[in-house]
Amino acid sequence: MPRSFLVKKYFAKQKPNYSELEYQNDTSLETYPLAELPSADNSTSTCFTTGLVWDLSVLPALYLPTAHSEASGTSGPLDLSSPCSLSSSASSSGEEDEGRSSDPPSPEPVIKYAPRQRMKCTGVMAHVSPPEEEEERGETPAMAARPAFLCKHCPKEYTSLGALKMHIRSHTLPCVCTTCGKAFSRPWLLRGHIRTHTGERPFSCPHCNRAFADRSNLRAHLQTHAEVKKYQCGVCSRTFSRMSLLQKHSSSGCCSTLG
DNA sequence: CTGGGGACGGGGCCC
DNA sequence: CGGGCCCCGTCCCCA
Repeated sequence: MPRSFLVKKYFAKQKPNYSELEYQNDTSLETYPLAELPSADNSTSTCFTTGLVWDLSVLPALYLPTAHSEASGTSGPLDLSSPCSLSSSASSSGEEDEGRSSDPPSPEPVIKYAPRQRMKCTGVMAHVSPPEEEEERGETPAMAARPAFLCKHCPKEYTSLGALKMHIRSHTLPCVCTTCGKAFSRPWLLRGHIRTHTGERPFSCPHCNRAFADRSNLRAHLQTHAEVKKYQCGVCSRTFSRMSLLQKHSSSGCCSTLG
């Protein structure tokens, strides 16, 4: 199974009328099977048994926390968000999500434009850079020659129109929650948000009675059950369930010997 | 301060 | 090409 995570879920092939979903929210959502974890394909449970750990010591120096840049928002919380940086090293050790491990390694690091922040549509100025302007920005003709679809709301650019359109949704936020009015870029984000209103928690932990509305949160929770957690300190070998915890641990002094 | 949960965003992939 | 789904990751908050 090349992509185990592509298991059809409760909402699969449901009519994508999300506004209707919202109107029906409480009752219709209850019809979905609850506490059903796709553990059969062990896409998540394997993190239990695998010895996969992240080791900050093997990361480039820039990954090591320095001045807690995430608070300042200047450079963002480490560039670990780049999928190629960590995932590649992790998947090589036979990690949990074999599906993702099949992803081709990114040919080049993805440069983040801005620190991870809640991206809300704030009516930013439209800006489309003509080729000549790119040259003024110091971009080489070769760079400008490659297919580039520029977002008119922000400096981001994409190599495909589809990717750009999907990104633009993060500005237009077409999916609006009828309960609270909060807007989202994608329908499934709205669905996840609606769960916060309905209290639906389709993702349950197979090791305890906890359930979660968000699969990612369940994944993070599973780490708390793991004897060997995903992120390991290179100095004291202590493991942590989250990268942020490891970063805090490192910055708090354990790894101070590294410099 | 640490650990964990809640909520959310983005890119990639498949249909 | 768009919709839907997935994983990864982050931020915020609380015990």
